[in-house]
Parts: sequence; structure tokens; C-alpha cells
Amino acid sequence: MGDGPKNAKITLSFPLSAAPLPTSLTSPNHCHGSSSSSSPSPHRRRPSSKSSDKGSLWKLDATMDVKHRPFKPPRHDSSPSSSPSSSSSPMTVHALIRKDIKSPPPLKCSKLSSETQFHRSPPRSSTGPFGGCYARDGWDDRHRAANGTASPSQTAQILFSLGTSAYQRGGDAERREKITGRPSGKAGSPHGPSLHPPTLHLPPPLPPPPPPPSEGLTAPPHSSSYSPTDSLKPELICGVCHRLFSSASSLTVHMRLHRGSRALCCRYCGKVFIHSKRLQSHEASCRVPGLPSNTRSLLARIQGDDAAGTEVLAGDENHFVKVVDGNVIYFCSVCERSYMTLSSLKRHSNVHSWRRKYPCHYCDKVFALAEYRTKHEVWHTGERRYQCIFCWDAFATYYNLKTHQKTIHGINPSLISSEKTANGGYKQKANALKLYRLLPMRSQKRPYKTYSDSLHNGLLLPPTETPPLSLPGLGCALGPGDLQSLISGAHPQTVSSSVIVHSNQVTSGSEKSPVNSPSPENSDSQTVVKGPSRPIKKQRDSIDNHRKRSRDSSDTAEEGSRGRQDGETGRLFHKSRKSHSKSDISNSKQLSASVGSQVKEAGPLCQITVRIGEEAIVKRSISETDLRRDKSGDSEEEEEEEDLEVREHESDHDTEDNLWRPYYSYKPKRKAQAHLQRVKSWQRKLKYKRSIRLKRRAERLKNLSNKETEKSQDEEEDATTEEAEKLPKGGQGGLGGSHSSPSRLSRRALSRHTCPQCHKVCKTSSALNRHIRRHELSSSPEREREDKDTEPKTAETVADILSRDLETEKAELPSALSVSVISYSTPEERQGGSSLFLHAGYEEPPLVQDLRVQSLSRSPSPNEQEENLLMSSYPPGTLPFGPLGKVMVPNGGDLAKLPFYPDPYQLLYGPQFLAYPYNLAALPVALNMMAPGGDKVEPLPFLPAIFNYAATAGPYMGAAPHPLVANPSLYSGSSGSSKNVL
DNA sequence: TTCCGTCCTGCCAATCTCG
DNA sequence: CGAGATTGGCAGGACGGAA
Repeated sequence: MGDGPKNAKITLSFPLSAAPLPTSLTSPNHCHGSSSSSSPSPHRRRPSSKSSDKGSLWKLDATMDVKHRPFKPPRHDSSPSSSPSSSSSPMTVHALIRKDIKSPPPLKCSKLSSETQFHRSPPRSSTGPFGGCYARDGWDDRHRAANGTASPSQTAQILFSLGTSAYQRGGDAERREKITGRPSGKAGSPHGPSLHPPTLHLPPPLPPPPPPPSEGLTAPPHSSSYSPTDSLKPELICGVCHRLFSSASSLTVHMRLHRGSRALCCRYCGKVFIHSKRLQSHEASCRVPGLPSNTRSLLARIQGDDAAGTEVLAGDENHFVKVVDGNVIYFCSVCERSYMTLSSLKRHSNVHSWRRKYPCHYCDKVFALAEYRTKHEVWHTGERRYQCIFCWDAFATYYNLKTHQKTIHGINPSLISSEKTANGGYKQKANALKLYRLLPMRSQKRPYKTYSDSLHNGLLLPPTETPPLSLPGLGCALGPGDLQSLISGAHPQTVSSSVIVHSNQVTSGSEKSPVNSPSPENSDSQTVVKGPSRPIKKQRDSIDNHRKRSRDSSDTAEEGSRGRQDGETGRLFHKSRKSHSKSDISNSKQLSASVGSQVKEAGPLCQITVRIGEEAIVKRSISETDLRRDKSGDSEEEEEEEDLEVREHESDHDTEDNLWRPYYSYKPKRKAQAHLQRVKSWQRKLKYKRSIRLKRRAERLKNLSNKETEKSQDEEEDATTEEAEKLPKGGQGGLGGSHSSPSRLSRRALSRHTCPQCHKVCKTSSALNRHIRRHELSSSPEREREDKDTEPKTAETVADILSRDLETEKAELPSALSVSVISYSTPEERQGGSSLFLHAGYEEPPLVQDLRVQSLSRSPSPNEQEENLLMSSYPPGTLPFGPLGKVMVPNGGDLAKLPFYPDPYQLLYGPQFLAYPYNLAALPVALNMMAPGGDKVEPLPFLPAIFNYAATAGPYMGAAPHPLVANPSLYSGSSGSSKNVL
């Protein structure tokens, strides 16, 4: 356990003298009153320094100290605040003090505090019209309000307002109270959120407790010790020795005396002293058993702020719990972030502790969160899981999908996007409609680590005993010190980066060789992971499972190194990739095998036939597995079957895998020109391979009957080729063993671009410009108004689009996309053809049991044809499958779990046209979510209100099934009036 | 300006541990 | 066996670096 981040706090305390006090500090107006304008969400949103004094030094300081992003461990390096020489903090301190004394902590001024201290807390947005609307029930109620009867716009407003007001205004005391635990009655008290000491110090590393800011300056303004200053100009008090000065300059000079002196920090609360005796006496009285030092200090500060209405519960060394009005808030003891859930906090805590490390299996990055790695690895695998339901194109990231749908299909995903919670989390909209499919992960899901696992493999060692970090790429164990140096942007003592990059990997492949000779630790860990030392599992944890887990790309560094081991000596990145790719394929085989076995049992949910003109007809079976949440239990049979398939995974890749393999595109990422040159030789090799592959494909086109077999071959080839193709980008470092990121890291900015407002340092001018723009936006008084206007505009847009499309539709009908989706809840239904389907075609009626995508407006590209051919290999037959009806139950149904293919509502009327370009407004009708005829359009029970068809509460608000559903005869088989046909 | 990788956090499901 | 803990995936926006 290293020394805490002493210097961080010290730095913040003393630099004060480095700069003259901002004149604004003395101005009573440096901050808005609590009742003044709302402030932007402190979280995520650009801190909106909307106050009139936005340009004030004091504010500048505030922003200097805290970036808009409250906590960015990995970027400490670039953060001015992390710089030991930072002089911003002191000013901040003064500002806070002054604010503390002069006025209630106005939100605007509390940016510092809100971000540093409780920024995580729910409230993140600026004060909205709903300022006190949550008072009654707290967050849950807020969410309910947002999800429940509130209209979309209301919801948006609510959401927007959720985060804005907290901490920010005295008028929002109630909300603030919930968040910060401060009693509302103290809105005007000096104990504003901004007063929290956290604003004065950086996230201390691990224990020992971070030295809080210097005694005076850093002491919580609310603390009694500070009361004497009420009548004094706070900025004229030395925070270290409490001496008073008649002028700021005098104080500045005085502070220099403290500079350089090594502050003494209380081991328990982090309080800083300049006299050792004082420290000793303080520590003697400070130590209180039961709570971790960090926690204690935090508690002291927080409780000091407003003990009333809050109850602090004991936590552990990593966190403490605070109950505010019945709402439990978890605080990280290190960085003081607040979390609504313990799991979130614990997940976050690893950023500090690096108790676990998640190395990328393809490069040498190590992540603090498994998810980071997972997302990162997608880059390596090229897996595309986000599939557009309109064109079936798959994308690697949600962002890409969204962009695609916006640009190609004219859909604004924001209309259907899920809601973000005030605390930055995600909460699915009750009526959310997914316009995409999330395909199952190609690689098998990683097994949950057992506690024992972690202990055994040495990854759970506490930071203090941080074992030499096994750096897969380095092939050697690094000591803590090395680790620090490797943590990108990490403050040497805070170790809060959430990603570690082994920059030295980038240089050359030869350096990577060590990878191949795994460190002893790696070996050990590997052994551990694979087997014997693993704790005894339940019986059901059969050897098969063990094997499976061992195979699985693991979460541990060992496993990562193992993956690289595959790549073995001197192997270049692409080889490593290839190796992985193989394992990946194996994994996919496993999965597909398992899927296949499921399909064998249950059969596909439905089949899809994609017809592109007359040139290609592709059929695809959609398994229920990726649509349903509750998969069938793991029967022994399944396990055995899976095991068998696993054993044969190297040779059986065809039949089972075919079911879903085509979902994934192995298109390589675009290569940079330079990279292309680099891999010229590689391309030459590829050329040859490609020619062969093309020949084979051509043959396949002629011989569809053999496509099953050939597809597997193609897959293999693709895998190989694509790996190579990806090499340029992923393998640029690949030659050195890393992907592009390392290369990015290796490029050091030639110059630094510092934000004049917050002193943030950006590496590029564009980044700086963007950053500054955020400042401007956030400071613009129009910002909020604009934000508020967004929702109505959106609604208008939908309406406009709808009307416009209605006009254009007639002329463009031929280009309509014909889509029919038919799903069955039961085999009987399948027989009968009951279904929900979307049919926007104009041709023959959709084939029952098929989904057809007919686009006559364009011919498929060769690649599409190829893909389609692959898909066409899917078994055409209909197979049994389980019911999904439960998902669709209007009453009590969980809309959040609504699959893309909603339940097999009966087809109440005929296929609907979905005009191209598709528009969201038309979708409900096309999806049969809307009653096509009648005087007024009514949504079917599951129609999300977001389409503006129904301003009333959605069907899932406890309403009875829609009449159309209850009594389909109402429509008497009408195919829908032209009125509603788009 | 755009693309892309990373970060973040509420929510949830799957899994594991423990009594 | 069930309750609670742990783990990790997902959503979707924020952000910054690089092209």
C-alpha cells in the first residue's frame, strides 16, 4: 500500500499562493444566487456555467480543478488538476470558502463540488421546471414519473431536470437533500454541496487515506473549526496555519512559506497538518474503529454538511453507504463518487484498486472493467452484433448502427432511445421499441468468475500486495512501480486509470516475443484458471464446464496471456489474431452448437426469407435463443450434447454454426493508407488467397446445393483472410503486438492545447475547439431553452416526416421495402399462420412462416449476394419453438423485455406498406401496431406512445388489451385502408 | 467534421457462495 | 434450497484523439 496521493491534495492546497486571488472572489456576485438560473447538469453534460460571471477567474478555477467529466481516472495525466503544480485548487478553495460564507451554495458555483463530490448522484441536469417534483418519493418515483404516464416530452423534461437541479440551487433543496443528504432547510446554509472538501482534493488513491486539503483551506467549510472565519474574508486565512492576513497578497506570500514543506497527513481522515505534534494529537483522537479512514473522513465531511436527514452506514474500506430519505447511496471512499447501486460502486472500485485486470486478448491493453475489454475486443474481432432491422446490415457498435439508421433510413434513434437516468445510468424506456437486433455474441460469454478463482489466480490481491502485474504483451512481471508507469495517464499514486497500455508493445514484433514465453505468473495463473486449483464446484460444474471455461476467453490476465501464447513465439499480431480467431471460431462453434442444440429442440422462432429481386433468396432461421430472455435450463442432455460438439468443434463447423454465423460480418476495418503500405507484402499474399476464394465462391453460386459445406470453407477462409486484412489497422501495432490504440498512444501530441477557460489540455486543436464549444454551449443561457425545445421539435419532425412521406409515398411506392415478419407463439399458430408481421411490400402477400425483405429498388452487391447465399443455406423448414407470449402480456408485461419481434399478435389486417425512406412514424402501422382503418387511428396495445399516435398512456400502463386485439373481428380481415397505408 | 475507442453508470440476468 | 452477493452485459451518451 503505497502512500496516498498526498501530493495531490497538498498541491491543491498550496498552489493558492501561486496566483493572485481572482478579483471575482471578492465580488459577492461571483456566483449566482441559489435562486438564479438553473445550471446545467454537472454530470456528463458540459458544466454550464451559465452564470453571468462565467468568465470569472473563480469559475475558471473551478473548472480547472474539475473537468466536466467528474472522474476520469485514466486521464489524470492530462488533467491539470492532477498536476502537482496545479494552482487551480487553491483558488477554488477560496472561492468555495467565500461562497460558503457569503451565500448559499449556488449551483453554478458548485460545479466544482457537484462534480467532484456528488456528481454521480442522480441529479445531473440543470434545474428544470420540475424542480421539486420528486420530493415525495425520491428517485424511484422520479423514474416512475418518467416512465409512466408522462408523455415523451414530459419524460424528457423530467429526465433533463433530474440531474440539473441537484446541488445546484437552494430552491431545489429537497432534491439536493435526496442526493447529497443535505437537508433542504439548509439551502441557504453554508453547507452547500460546493462546500464539500472533495472539491479541494483529487481522488486520493488507495489508503492511506488521502490527505484532505490543508487544514484551513481544505477543511470543510461547514466544519465548526471554520466558523470563526464567517466574519472574515475567507481568502485571507491561511488554510495551513489559520493565520489571518489583511490582504490577499499577504496571504499569497505567506502561503509560499508552506510551499515545499511536506504536509503531514492524518492517516485516518486525511487531514493535513504542518506540525507533527498536532497531527499526532489529531490522529489519536481521530482514529475511530469501524470505518475505514477514507470513509471516516468522508463521513466527517458529509455529515458535517448535513447530518440531518441522512444516515451514514458503515461501509468497508472501499465505500460507505449513506441513506438519504430512504434512498441508499453508495460512495466510493477513494473518489467519493456516488452510486445508486452497490454493484455499480463495486464495479467502479476496481478502477482504483485494480484488484482485477482484464487484458485484451488481442493486444496488450488491460482494462479495469470487463466490459471495457469486451467492447474493446470487438474492435479486434470485427464482430458486428448490431443489426438494423430495415436492411439487416450489421454494425460493430451501437453508435454505428445509430448513425446508419439516421443517415440511411432517416430514423432518429433518439426517438426510441432509452432513457438515461439522472445519475448517468441507463434505463430502458417503458415503451422503447428497438429498431435493431442485437445479435448474440460471437464469442462465448465469459463465465462468471468465482471468488475463489480470483483469489487463486492472484488477481484479487489487494492493491497493497499488488502482485507483479502480468503484462501479457511484456511477458514479464512488473512491479507496482512499473505498473504505475504503465498506467496511462494515471496519477502515480492514484492508480485510477481504467486501462493500461503497454506502450512498448508498439515498437516491434520482436519485443513481443516475451509474450510467448509467459511469465511464471502467467503460467501459474493459467494453471489455476484451467483447473485444479479452482475451487470445488458443484457437481453440475462438470468437467465439461471446466473445459468450457478454460476454453473460454477468460477474464484474467492469465487467460489473456494464454491467448497470446497461442500466438506464441515471435508470432506477429496477425498470427495472434488468427489464433484467436480460431478460438473465436471455436467459441462461436460452441455457441452455435449450443444454439443449434436448442434449435434442435425448440426450432427457430421464425424464418426469414430475403429476396433481392430474383437474384437471391436467402432464408434464415431465427432462433429463439437470442430473442428470449429466459433460456431453457441447462439440461444434462444439453450439456452433454454441447460437450460433444465442443469436442468436435474443430471439425463440425458447419451445420450448427450456420444458423447464425452469417449474422456476423468479417469485413475488415478500413485500413489507413500508411498501414496499407506497411502490409503490402501481406496484401500480396492475400491477393492470391482472395483469387482462390473468389473462384470458389463463383462455383458456389453455381452450386447452391453444396453451399452448406462450402460455406464452412468460406468461413474459414474469410476468417483467415479477414484477420490478415485487419492486420493493417489492428496489426499495425500488431507487428508489435498491439492494435491501433497503442499506436495512437504512441503518437504523442506535438503540442498541447490548453483550454483558456478551464485549462484543460487537449492533444489536438480540434479537440480543444470542441471542448471550447462545449464551454460555450454550456454557458449559453439559450442552452436550456434549446434543450427543452428539442422534444417538441422532435415531435414535429415526426409529424412532418409522416406527412411528407405520405405525399412522397405514392410516387415512391415501387421502392418500398417489403418486409414481413411472422412469428408464432405455438406450433399451432404456425400452422395457422397467426402472426405479427410487417409487410411493406407491394408484391405478393408474404409467405407465411417467412420474413421477406424484398427490395427491388436496388440490386445486391456481390458481397450482399454472397452473404445472402450464405444465409440461404439456413434450413428452410419450420421448426417448433417455444411461446413468447409472456413477453407481450400487456398487463404486467415487461416492456423492457420486449424483443424485437414482439409477440405473435394476431395479424389483424393485411400487410402495410412501409415507405422508403422509412420513417419512424410509419413503422407502427407497418408493424401492425396501428389499426389501419377507422376514423381515428389507435395504437395497438403494445404501441409505444413515442410515435405520437397515442398521447395517452401506453397499453402497458395497466390498460386492458386493445379492442382490436381483444376482438379481431372488428377488422374483419381488412387489409388496412389505404388511409393508413404509407 | 467525422469516425472511433474509451468511459460511465443504472439496470438486469446469470452465476456463485453461503447459511 | 433459497437468499444474497458477485459478475458482467447492455444502453446510450459523453468525451477526446486521430484522420
